[in-house]
Amino acid sequence: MKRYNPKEIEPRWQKVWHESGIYKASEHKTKPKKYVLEYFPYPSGAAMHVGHVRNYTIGDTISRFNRMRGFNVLHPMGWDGFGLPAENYAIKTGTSPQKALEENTKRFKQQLIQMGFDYDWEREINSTDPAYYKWTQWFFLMLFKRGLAYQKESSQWWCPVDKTVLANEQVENGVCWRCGSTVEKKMLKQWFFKITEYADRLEKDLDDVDWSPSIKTMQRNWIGHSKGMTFTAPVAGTDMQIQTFSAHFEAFTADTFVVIAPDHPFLTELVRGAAEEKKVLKFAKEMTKKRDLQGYTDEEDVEGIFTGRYIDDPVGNGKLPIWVASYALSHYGTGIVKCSVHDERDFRFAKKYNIQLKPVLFPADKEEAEKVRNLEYCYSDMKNGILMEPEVFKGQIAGSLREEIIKYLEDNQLATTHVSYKIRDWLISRQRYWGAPIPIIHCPKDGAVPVPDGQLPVVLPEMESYEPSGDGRSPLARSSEFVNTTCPKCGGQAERETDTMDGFACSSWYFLRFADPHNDEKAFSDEKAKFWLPVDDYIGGAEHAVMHLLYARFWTKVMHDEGIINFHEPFSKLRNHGMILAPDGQKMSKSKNNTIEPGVLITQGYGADSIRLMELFIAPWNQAANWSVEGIGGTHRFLMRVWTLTQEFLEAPEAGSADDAAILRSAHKAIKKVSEDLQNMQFNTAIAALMEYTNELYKIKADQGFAAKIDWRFALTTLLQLLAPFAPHISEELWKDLGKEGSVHISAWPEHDEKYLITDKIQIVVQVNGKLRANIEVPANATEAAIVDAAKADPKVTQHLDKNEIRKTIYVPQKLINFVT
RNA sequence: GGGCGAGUGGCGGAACUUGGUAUACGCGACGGACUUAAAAUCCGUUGGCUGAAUAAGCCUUGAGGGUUCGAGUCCCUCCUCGCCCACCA
Repeated sequence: MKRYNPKEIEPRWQKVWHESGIYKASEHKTKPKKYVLEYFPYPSGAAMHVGHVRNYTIGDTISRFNRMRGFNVLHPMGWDGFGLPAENYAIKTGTSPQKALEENTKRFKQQLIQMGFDYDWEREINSTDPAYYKWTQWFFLMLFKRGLAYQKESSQWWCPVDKTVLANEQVENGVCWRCGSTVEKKMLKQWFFKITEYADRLEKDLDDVDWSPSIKTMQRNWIGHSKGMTFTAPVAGTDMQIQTFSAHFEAFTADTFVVIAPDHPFLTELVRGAAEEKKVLKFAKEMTKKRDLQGYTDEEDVEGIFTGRYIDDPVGNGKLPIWVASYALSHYGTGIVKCSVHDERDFRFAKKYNIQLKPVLFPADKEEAEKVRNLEYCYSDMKNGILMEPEVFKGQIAGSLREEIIKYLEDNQLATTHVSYKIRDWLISRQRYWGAPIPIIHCPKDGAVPVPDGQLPVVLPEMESYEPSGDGRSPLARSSEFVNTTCPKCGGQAERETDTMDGFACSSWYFLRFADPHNDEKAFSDEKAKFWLPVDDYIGGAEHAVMHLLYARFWTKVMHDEGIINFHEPFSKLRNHGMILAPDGQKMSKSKNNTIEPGVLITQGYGADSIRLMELFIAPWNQAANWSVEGIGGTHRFLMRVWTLTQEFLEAPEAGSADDAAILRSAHKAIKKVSEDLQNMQFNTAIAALMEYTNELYKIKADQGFAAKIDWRFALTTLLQLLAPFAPHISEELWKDLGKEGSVHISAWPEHDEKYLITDKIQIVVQVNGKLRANIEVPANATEAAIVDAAKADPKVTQHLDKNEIRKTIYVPQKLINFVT
């Protein structure tokens, strides 16, 4: 008998698939399209481990299932090659990032092929290829021309080790996300994308996409919509005005002081000429620095200083002192807040500096209200608290008045509504070599001038050393050949921008390039983008829940506004997979030396098919799981059973072709269950159903051998088709052994027929008082009365009914009887 | 502090959409066949307690209560764990 040898069959079929091109996607319109995508990986120096592989296995299974179901599937793969690790490696070893990446990419690709994934490799892209980043640069200029890319001098996170600026999001608890060193602040001129202009749409359009709730929540939190009121007030004794913002404004007459953030740009002007000017500015500067370095950790330690200025309260509380406070945030709202006793932090601050307070909001309980009146604690319940001021709302519950209070404030011209977002503009400048150069020329006369389309791409020059200059500019600044150029506008001497773009810029449109990867006239043709996009199934890790997904959505909306695409959300359906952890429950990493590589398992003889099954069978795919070293033996054993059964069938003598109800029933049951589970992405139970089906076939074989040859042939080809999306190699090999023409992967997905599932006898569960007492078998067409009689006659039931009278009989058709005594 | 999610055998998990046989499927363990032996493979058994029993009974889905003929599933209270966001007024 032919033996199951994955080492031999898997590479053989991979070659056949590649040569026959069965996974090639084309724009033919005879079938509905389906675009399945996993995030394109960064080809790191370390090998891919089983944790990475899970994501691709999920995408591949979805892709294959849809192809067999009659969809025209696009399932592409590419490389997100820009980024710090390649550059750091280049600095360390002196090899160019281009070269290191080329090797890594080759290895990654080989690993993916080895797993039997059905990528259309003719669409392979690489974000570091000038033919690709030419269009990343083109999009930068599109944003620039639309006023969405701008330069600003600003205080930015600076990593002293990587010698580069970091985005807000790349600072985690005060340390660099890559190297873990403590970050500092540094003033630099930077390029930004104005994502804040799209904040409302980025939030609202989340309603239109089918994403997991947790990711939507994360995006909403990041965007941070809050509706509040802006009060405008004159600064007493000056001709200045300030605007304060508050999202909890219900008790607006309680405000007795104002706080401004220490790093607020208006502060210098505010205190100019005031007696406290020098002292205040010194304090603010120190506080800003301290806050930058420490982060907002110490809740108890609020600090502040009086600015010497007052506002005339627009709601009539007289002169309110303005304080600089350590807890005030310059980027939220207007950066200035009117404060009252009804906020925890304001309360603590006022207590510390003996600022006057005035409660207007009280709990219903009289005793508690008295405590609030005596400033014994901070009462901040804007929902249930009872307002005592102003007169119109006296005695009413604050939470129910929100809309009325807004109307009141607006009608009396005391304040205007204002929506504030937490999200800040996207800093895309990188003072790094290994990124797409920002296509701008700085001219002493004309300022920042876009590189003309005809001169794109601005190609990264080969360099001898990749060390950052350390002065805030990228290594590109050292290449005079690169820097010195002429102004496209006036033709005079000019210098190129030396910053490169954040890698997230490259990944903000790659899913569009897959629709038309070799176009050198355009980023993509309108028709092809229209044909394939948006992505129907996007599978990714939670690590992309905020940054990548938000940026890609932003670019998509800009392109939509520019009129080059006809949709405004890039990913219709998005699900995030759970992580595979090492058997010890820790994250797999090279440094912990606990990674498990598929290549090693393949060498051990398991085969890609067993690994793929294990990736999905181990747990629901969107749930984290520890890799099980023994577990893979189970999926391997299952495949062996499929193999052996098929080979035994082939060796069995040709015999009669009796119609076998048991075989057909098992087969159609399996078709139904596996199809449903695949549509619901319940891979683990789909695999369980395949195992169950195989076990049933083994039992039938033990009972009667392969007598019903025609039905057996149907049962086995069905099994292989159902198995094909999960274990593509073995199913293809056995498909051929069974004499089928063509590839199992482009065969039509089987459909079940209910008529084979109907049996002439059914099982009825009999309960007495809700407890299971018997299991009876009755003809499928038995009447309720007959079933009740049969149930009553069962000795186990009689025993429990005892002499008690049956008060009630509950009958669930075809299923259950419950006697209540 | 805010948000999201989860607690089921020795372990990963199933049943949750629609309240109706809890523990599918796999791992591990135990017993057997094959073998000089081991591995591999095949066949059994495997939630707990009482019991000689593959007789019978009782108990069991984090804890407690409720609704119901019937609750892992619905409702309330509480406990534990995980993830994300957090001086965002």
